[in-house]
Amino acid sequence: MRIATWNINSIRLRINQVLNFLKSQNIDVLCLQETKTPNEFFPSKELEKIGYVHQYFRGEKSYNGVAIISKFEFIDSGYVNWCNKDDTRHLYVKLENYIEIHNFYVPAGGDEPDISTNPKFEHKISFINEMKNYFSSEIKTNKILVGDLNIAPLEHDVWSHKQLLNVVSHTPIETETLLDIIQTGNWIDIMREFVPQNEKLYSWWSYRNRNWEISNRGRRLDHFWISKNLFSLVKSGVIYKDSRSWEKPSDHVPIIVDIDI
DNA sequence: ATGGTGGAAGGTCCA
Repeated sequence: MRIATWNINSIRLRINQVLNFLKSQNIDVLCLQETKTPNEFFPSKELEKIGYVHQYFRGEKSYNGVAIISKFEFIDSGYVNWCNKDDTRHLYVKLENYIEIHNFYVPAGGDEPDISTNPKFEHKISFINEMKNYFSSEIKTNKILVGDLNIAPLEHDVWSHKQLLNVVSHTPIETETLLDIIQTGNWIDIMREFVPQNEKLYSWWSYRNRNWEISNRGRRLDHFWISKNLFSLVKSGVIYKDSRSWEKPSDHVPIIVDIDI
C-alpha cells in the first residue's frame, strides 16, 4: 500500500496537480491539508472518476481543511475538535486491515513565539499538548499519523538551527513537545529512518524566496509517523521534491511511503 | 531590521 501526505494549499486551484500526482505515483491513500474549501466545493467527482471513490473530507471557507481520499474502503472515520474549536484540522479513518490513519494540520502559530502575547502561538502549543495527551492514552499500535505539523523538530530539519531557534516552527518549546509526542506515543518518524539525522531534510520552501532551490532555506514541517509494531513492514519513504518545481506549486511537497499491508 | 510571495477573497487575514 502506498500512502502519501501533502499540504496542497488549495485543492481547487491544484486539483490537476493532485490528479496527476495520484496517477503517476500510483498512490492508494492520500492525506491532504489546507484544502481551503467548504465541503460543497470539494472536487469530489474528479477524484472519484480516477478511482478514489472513498473520500472523507472536512473543510471551511478560506482556511484549513483536511481530506483523506482512497482506493480502499474505510470501516470507520471521525475527528477530534482540538482545543474545543470547530476548525478543520484533523481527520482519521480506519482501513479494512484495522490500521488507523490520522491526518493533521497543526496551527502554524503566528510570528511571535510567546504564548502570553500571541494567541496563535498559544493555540499551537495547546494543540500539540492535547495531541500528546491523546496519543499517550490511546492504544499505541497499528496507527499512522501524518500531516503538516508545522514544526521542524531536529537540528537538520531546518537550514540553520542557530538562526531559527527563536523562529516559530523550531523553538525549543515546540520541538521538545513534538519529540515528546513521538516518544510517549511509541511512534517511528519514518523519514528519519531513511535519511540520517545529520543530513538536511526539508518538505517546505517559502514562497517568499524566488530562488528557493538554490538558496535551499527549507524546513521539514511535514511528517509521516507509524506505530512501532508496523515499522518492519515499511519498505520506503520519500519526500517528493519534484512538485515544488511545478507551475503554481504548493509551498509544501508530498511524502510518499510504501508499506507491506 | 525589513520585506520578500501566494491563496481565498473581493478586504484583509493567514501562511
